[in-house]
Amino acid sequence: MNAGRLSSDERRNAILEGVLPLLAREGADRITTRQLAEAAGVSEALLYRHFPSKEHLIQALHEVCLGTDESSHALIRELEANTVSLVLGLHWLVKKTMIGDGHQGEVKQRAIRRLILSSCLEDGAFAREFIANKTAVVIEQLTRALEAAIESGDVPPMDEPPRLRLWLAIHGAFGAAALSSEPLVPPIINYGMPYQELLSPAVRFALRGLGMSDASIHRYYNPTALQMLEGGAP
Amino acid sequence: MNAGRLSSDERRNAILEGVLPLLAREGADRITTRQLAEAAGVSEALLYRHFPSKEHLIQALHEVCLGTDESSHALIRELEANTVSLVLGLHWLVKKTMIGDGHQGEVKQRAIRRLILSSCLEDGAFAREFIANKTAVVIEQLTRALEAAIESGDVPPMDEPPRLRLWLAIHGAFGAAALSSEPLVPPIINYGMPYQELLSPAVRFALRGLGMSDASIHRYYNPTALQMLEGGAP
DNA sequence: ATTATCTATAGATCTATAGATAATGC
DNA sequence: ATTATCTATAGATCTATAGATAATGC
Repeated sequence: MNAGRLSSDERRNAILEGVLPLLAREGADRITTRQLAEAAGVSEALLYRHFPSKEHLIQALHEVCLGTDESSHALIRELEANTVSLVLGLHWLVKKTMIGDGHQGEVKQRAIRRLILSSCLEDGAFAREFIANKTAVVIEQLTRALEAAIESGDVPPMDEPPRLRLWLAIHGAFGAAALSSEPLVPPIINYGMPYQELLSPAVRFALRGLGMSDASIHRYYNPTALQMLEGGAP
Repeated sequence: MNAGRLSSDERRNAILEGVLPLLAREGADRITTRQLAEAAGVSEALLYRHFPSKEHLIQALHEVCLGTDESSHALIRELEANTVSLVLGLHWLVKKTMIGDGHQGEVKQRAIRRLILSSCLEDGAFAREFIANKTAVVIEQLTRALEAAIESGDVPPMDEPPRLRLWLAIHGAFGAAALSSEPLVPPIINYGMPYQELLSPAVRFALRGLGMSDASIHRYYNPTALQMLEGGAP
């Protein structure tokens, strides 16, 4: 277990990167400093040169997971307030919540999903911060779009305010992710189809929940086209 | 720390009962045998007389949480297959998922929610069993009711099969519970209203997601009446 | 006599640090 | 000379057990 010699900064980053996969598949509590050291390919002592305590190291990982991700968010922030944007943005957010968006590392996204869930079982700090910094921004954007859709007549007005409807929409995606995004065998719920294929039914369900008619959904929502737009040629 | 003397069976049950609140607010991993003993009001050694290991004790708690709850389930099982039952049953299931049904102890229900969530982060065993034994049974019943509602014209047919629509409906409730059923301060998401008041908007959202028109929802879904039916006079 | 319970402690493991060693850059 | 890294280990804590003590029921 000799790791070669790196500069302080390089090593710090190498540790965080090397350790992230561990966090993606194990709760912070279960992880031992021994495992962390092994995953990072260094001695336990060296971890403590770079982080004052295990807790600080985990906190640094949290910050990695809260860190930038602007590329895809930027796209969303530029959406105009209309029905097309609503559908596009909701698809994007549901996909990101259920599966991930493919723009950042797979490992990082799995770590994020774990952290949000386990945070909900503890003090909620990570979930609160992630949702405030990332999700809520998109929800605001989509609220604008939903309001426009209501104005234009594509979605009827209702008792529930638009913002609340959007939170409810995203709860579905979050619930699906909590129950099934970890690759458990056998899966917790048998949907009669692979988890990935749940995406477009889930989006349609959410659009109906928002109040959109089936006819409008049919007109505005084309998952296949969206997938191609994202560059995912099959 | 002297607990008086009970028969073996009584003590075993007393331990399980005394320890449940701990499980309801702390993950099994974080709980130590010392804490378990303290919560049960006995010595650590005595725990090991009744359970071969900490893991066995936790497993016994799981079984307590998976245990009977027939009173309210029986009600659901007798529902006929029609639109009224669909609405009633969905309200019941969403409420039970988001808040609990008040028929079993508050503590037990909080423990169950925790166990399902943390199970999703581990091997999924508890979640799988709970959902198979409890939730899936109700989903089947509701699937029958949704099929009838489609037949009767209250809900249009769609690409998504009825059973899948119902799973998607329940995901929303589960996501809400995961994010907000623990009384975290400040809450993870600010809905602009207390969590409890989310119930009827969430049910209406789910009904729309199933495909029910707003007019039908207005006709069939009356949360206030349901609340009174459940005996919850304010 | 049997069974419930406790005190005390062994043994394992986990976090964290002290002190030695090796590589780098001036 | 400074900085990165390791080995070895202290100290705390956690699970589990051995052995002693006290209450119960025949």
